[in-house]
Amino acid sequence: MDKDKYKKLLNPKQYEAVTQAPGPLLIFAGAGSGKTRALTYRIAYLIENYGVNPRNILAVTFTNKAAGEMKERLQQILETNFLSLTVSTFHSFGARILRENHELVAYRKNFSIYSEEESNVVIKNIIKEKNLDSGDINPKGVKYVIGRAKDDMLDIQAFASQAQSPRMRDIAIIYTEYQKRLRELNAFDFDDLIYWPVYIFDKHDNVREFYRSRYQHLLVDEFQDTNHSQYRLIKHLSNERKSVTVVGDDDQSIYGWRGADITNIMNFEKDFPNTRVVKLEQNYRSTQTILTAASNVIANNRGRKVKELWTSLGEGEKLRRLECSDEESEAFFITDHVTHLRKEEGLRFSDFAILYRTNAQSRALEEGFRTSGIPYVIVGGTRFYERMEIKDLLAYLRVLVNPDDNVATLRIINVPKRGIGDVTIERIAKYSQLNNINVLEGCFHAVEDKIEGVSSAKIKRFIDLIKKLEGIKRRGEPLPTLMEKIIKFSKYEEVLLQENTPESEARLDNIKELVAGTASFEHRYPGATAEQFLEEVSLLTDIDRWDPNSDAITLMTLHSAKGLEFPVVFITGLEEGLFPLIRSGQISKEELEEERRLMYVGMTRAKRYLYLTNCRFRRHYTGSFFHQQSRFLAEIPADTLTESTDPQMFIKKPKLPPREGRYGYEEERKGSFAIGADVLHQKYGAGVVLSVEGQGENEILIVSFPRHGKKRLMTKFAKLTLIKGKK
DNA sequence: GATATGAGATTTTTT
DNA sequence: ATCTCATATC
Repeated sequence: MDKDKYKKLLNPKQYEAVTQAPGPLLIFAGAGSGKTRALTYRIAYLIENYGVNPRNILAVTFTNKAAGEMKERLQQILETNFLSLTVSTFHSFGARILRENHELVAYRKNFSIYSEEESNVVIKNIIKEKNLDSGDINPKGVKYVIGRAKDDMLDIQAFASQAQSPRMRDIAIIYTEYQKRLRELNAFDFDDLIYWPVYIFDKHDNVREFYRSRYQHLLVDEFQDTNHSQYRLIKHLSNERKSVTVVGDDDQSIYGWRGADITNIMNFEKDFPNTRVVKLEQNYRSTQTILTAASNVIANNRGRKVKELWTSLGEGEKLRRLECSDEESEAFFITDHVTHLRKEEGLRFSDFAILYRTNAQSRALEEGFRTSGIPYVIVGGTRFYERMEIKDLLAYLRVLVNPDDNVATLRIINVPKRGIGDVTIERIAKYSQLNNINVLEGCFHAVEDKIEGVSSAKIKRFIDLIKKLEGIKRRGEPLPTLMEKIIKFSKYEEVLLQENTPESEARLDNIKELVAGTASFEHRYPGATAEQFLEEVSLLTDIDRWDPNSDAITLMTLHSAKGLEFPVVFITGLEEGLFPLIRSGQISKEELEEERRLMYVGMTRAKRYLYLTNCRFRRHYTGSFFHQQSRFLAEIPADTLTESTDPQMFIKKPKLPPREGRYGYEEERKGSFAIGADVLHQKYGAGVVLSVEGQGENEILIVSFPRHGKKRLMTKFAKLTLIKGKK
């Protein structure tokens, strides 16, 4: 492949980025500017023009999907073998370093990787045992603080010494114990997968040098999302040559809450002198109208690197705006437009994405799609590998792989029920802790009648099961076979079959899917072990499980949508308080800017049509029901917007009788009528209050009258009398 | 030891 | 509104 080929395949800026000599390179890649393309061709160029050996290249991404796409593209463009090239996510790369160097942090090779849920179990136990259960200490909050500490590479001493408040001192105690327990359990949490490799590189020059000479050329995707520890990892690996290519977009930094440090991208040039900077500003995705609208929104943020996205794709259609009365009409509006647009434009269901700020919003939308018979898939929410039956069965696998994993052992010791009660389990756990053995060994002791008050018969059944399964694993049976035997011998399937409810049916389906999952894994990696499978599923993201080819509409959070594109995008729930999300009545400038970047990310997912919806009224388990429009809507230039359709026709007819007395309907709105109240008007007669706009003097009621349809009435003039319902 | 019942929290985004 | 967890009861 010669230089001309690159010139033909890339635009001038991309070409400039791709053909830089090895050395620090920072690519500001605006949304849709061909970032993956630039990265993959850069790799190809390093190999073909600088004779770089593929095994000396490491490319890091955040999701398996991104890594997979890069590998696929490389396979297409590279003539040389690329198999020795490493394309990995940060976390799986970290896991690999730890598998290869586990003894340096006093772990064993067969360690488990704990999800948030499992980490929380450990923390919860610590809180209970140490009696730290006060008002401001809860497992999730503690886990969050510890996680951020690990992102910042704070060890337990450093953390404790800077703990000022009583709460932080308590957390320091928990942090210390948590790390100790994780080691006993032979388990890492997600943050450890970066923390410990950096620790190893800090302490062991020889190990660091080994990886440095192995990975002489680094490429990092989504650099704006890296946290401090990830940045340290990159810096550790970069040698004198500093062949580090980072690609990112400060405007798309949306993981600050997870420790992502936007200053990493801002300070890169300082940390790596002589960095070449290239900006990719030509967008190949969206219409000019969409780009103009998005640029105007993001322009409200301060301290960003200025970029000017442009496209040659033409003006396109205006953005379509719709204010809905509530979530139901929002869902209805969307389904209606999907149906219509699909017909008119010959689009597939998979061309549509519905985006929202919080997962909880998917419910109402889902309901709408179900009733209108539109196929849909939800990314995220309750994830497959987090479903109870899947977690149970994976726990069996984990016990077989890592017998020290007490969290897994305790999860399955009585699942399915084999008559081992809480008291017995508690006694075994206590005994094991006192004798410094894992719970599984504790069970062996129980069988030998060594534990007081524990009858051995039922424990023996459990132990026999584990022994049998261990035997199967040791024989080296293929992974799918092992999984099937677990399901069979544990009687997990049998119990569900007996249950025979729609619920159990669904669980059986999931179990089948799990077996199919192991089979496909085995197919991809012949001879795959349970260890490898567990690692893969532990590090899978929501988006990794998403199949973009199935013909269904995709529902997902704005966060999940990053990196994707769709011909038609709906951004829903554009309400002040929900998006931007404001939790405690207050939002800091930094938080608001991150919300705005999220809006920018959402808008720039759209190729041709961008719909923006908000609800005036939204139900929530707490209470704030009436919402103003999101401030982001006001930041979109009026001439890029159009009111798409008369919203009235999408508003559902009110249900009669009004849902009086139902939870949450009686909002304290002084002087007005409750939604659903029956009222009497002098001219129009009896009607139902649909919604309320404005407040006090300017309050307007939307009332539906059987003969006269919907009317907007100012409360202060309308002289309405209450018939039924509440004020 | 298993099940039924009620209190209580929950929902921001995720590797 | 729904799920989880603790306590009461069989």
